Amino acid sequence: MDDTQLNEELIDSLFAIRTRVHGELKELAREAGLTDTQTDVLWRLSRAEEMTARRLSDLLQCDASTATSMIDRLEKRGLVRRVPHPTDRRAKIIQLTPEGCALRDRVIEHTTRHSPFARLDRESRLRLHALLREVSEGAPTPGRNDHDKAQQQ
Amino acid sequence: MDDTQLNEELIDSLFAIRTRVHGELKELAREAGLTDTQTDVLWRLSRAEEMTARRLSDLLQCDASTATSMIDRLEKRGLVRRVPHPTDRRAKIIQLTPEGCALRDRVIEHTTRHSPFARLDRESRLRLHALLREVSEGAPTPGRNDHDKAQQQ
DNA sequence: TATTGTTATACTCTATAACTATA
DNA sequence: TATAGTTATAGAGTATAACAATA
Repeated sequence: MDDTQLNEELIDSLFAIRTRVHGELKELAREAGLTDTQTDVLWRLSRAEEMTARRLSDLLQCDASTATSMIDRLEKRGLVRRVPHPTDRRAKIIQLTPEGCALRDRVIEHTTRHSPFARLDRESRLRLHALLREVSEGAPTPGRNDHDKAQQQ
Repeated sequence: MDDTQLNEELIDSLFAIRTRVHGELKELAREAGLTDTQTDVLWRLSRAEEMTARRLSDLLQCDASTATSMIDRLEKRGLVRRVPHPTDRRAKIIQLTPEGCALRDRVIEHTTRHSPFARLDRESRLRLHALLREVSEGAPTPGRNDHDKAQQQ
């Protein structure tokens, strides 16, 4: 197999995994009456102590205004609230409400029971995750730096 | 590590992979002035002889009306055209125009040159390829069944 | 009756540009 | 000056429901 052919197959694979993960998350979210993006937000809020809108848009790799829109919609549904940042008066902490927490728990519960990915062995998942990270960060060696930290959570 | 923790890691991985793959494809598409979804459509059109709207929505796991919208936009930009199906007068074949083909070629060319794939050695690329295939096909173990088939293309 | 595709509608996701308030 | 966040706007992606034409 030559290089061009290999690159074409990798594009194929990327689109395939895109569809697959999208479908997986869509189904995960549907059970909770959310979109996959909203579930993503909920999830990240539940994994961080102090999540600002800025940090959220960094994690989601989207524009700040997009984060505002998403938070607006979730707030309108009573799943999150904005509270003032203790030291920086420009910033706001985005918090899950009790309803938001309940929905987050439901997502976990549903995943535990029904996700086809849950049947994948742990080694494969972690290996894939690591490889994708390696590829998108362009650093196959394990040297950690500030940029890496920013890219992670 | 207990079960709940393992499933939470699964969700983490899913969202992380989603973000990475989305980012990769967005960048891939940007160079051609397209969205990642449009690039996906272009790509699949170039890989199939007879692509109907129905088949496209199956591959992309979206509603038929969504496929219509996407085809509309691409047609408006002169990248695809609708031609009548030779035997089924309900169906339409979606074809790449010469401009569409040119853009498709540009995506390949750009990927070959600038994609993070290029920074990986051949061994890593093959490993990534295999893993993506494995995951996108949904089962690390060789047991194939109807549900697996339905989940694929 | 079932399937292919479209239209109308409504919502979510998304970025750009211009803006306010604060650091 | 730089950063956190919002608003206005516009376009893309998405599904649902109702529909026409054809199988």
